[in-house]
Amino acid sequence: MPSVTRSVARHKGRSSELEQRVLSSVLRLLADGTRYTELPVQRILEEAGIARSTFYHYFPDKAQLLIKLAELATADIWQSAEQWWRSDHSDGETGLVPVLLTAITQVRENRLVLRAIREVAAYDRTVAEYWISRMTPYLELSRSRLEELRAAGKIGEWVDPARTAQIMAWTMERVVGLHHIPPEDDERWATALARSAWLIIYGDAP
Amino acid sequence: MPSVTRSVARHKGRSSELEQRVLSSVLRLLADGTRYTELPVQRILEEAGIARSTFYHYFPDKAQLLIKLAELATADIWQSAEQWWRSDHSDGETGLVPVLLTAITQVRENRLVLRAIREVAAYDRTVAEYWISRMTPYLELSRSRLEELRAAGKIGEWVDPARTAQIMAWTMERVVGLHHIPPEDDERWATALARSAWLIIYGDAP
DNA sequence: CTCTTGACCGAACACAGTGTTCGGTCGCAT
DNA sequence: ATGCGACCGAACACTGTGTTCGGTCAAGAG
Repeated sequence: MPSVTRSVARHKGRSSELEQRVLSSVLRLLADGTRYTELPVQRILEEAGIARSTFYHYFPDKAQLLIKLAELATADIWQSAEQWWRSDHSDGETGLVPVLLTAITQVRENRLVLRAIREVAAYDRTVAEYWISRMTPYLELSRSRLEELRAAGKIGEWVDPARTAQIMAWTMERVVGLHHIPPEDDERWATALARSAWLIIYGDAP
Repeated sequence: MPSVTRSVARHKGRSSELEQRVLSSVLRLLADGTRYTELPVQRILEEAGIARSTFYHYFPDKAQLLIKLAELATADIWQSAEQWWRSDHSDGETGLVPVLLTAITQVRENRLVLRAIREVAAYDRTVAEYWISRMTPYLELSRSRLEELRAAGKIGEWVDPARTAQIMAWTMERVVGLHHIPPEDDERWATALARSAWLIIYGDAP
């Protein structure tokens, strides 16, 4: 007997049906290129068919709604890059191309939310802080790997691990997030980015 | 008789003294890390010591004020960046590195405005359009120089001029736009950026 | 069947920010 | 002395955010 126990979902299950409705409404509204900033709460309410007070019962404010959205969209976005950092890089620059290709594809899949989070992070301190904290584990990983590589003499001593890790990460964030990279150019971009990343790390290796 | 003809500057000279006062007031207000978005016109008025109506007489809106600011800041940047791209890349690293460092210094000196323009361009279509149009000629210059260098065999044949130009430009834009870079680390950042830029161009030169 | 509870509604409100309007002041040139 | 243009300053319209609070409705408990 499938004990579905339907009505138990009354605001208990970690994410009520109504909350879900709001999230997908926002996605729908962002789809036509509307900026998150220029999207009034009122529009979201209409689209989701809920009352203002209900909205603010579920989300403390508009920013938190966006963060919730980002949390879901970026769950495994760094995975393939992290894996590369942990590897021994024996396949050289070539090994980086598929990593970048994956990143480009994944960013495209979540482009609406990523665009919005980057947009709001640019001026809202709360969202900015969230976004950086989301980025930090990745930054930490690449920094520590650069330090190891440097200690092992595998890369040039002029590499500044902390700064270099950030330059690389934010470059990818910026460039991969460029609006309107036509899919047919993915390969070229992945190659160009892989080359840049590789040279920033190994370009002046002994 | 020194015919100073003072009052001729009465709103005729391309940039009245008062307009200048507004511009520098904004810079002063941005200096402590305040986002342009969270800077009320009221604060600008107080800082510049002018009336609201006067402000709107000089600037159609807050966005145009920012654009004006960016116009001036980027003029300096483009100049030193162009100097970098046009300088003779044949006599090796010694003559070139100082020029690169100068260009990066120029970018960093204008970081307040760059941050602001980047911030607002993220959500305001007018500013976004301006920013892209401002960036395009520069991207074009970089691209064509990379092409020449490649044709002349001075840089690696794996360089993709169009994409590499963009990667370099957006990297600078992104990294300079980061908030919370402790001032005491400035030097390290400049060095790390210069190294990255250099390697992206010359890292795999023949 | 009545009573309670909690999810949701909806209208009003306080507040902050942008850009407009318009009458008024002041200095300067004719 | 008069007119003009730069500037002031207060009021206003408008848009958007987040809060408040009384009210509806359905479901479950006694």
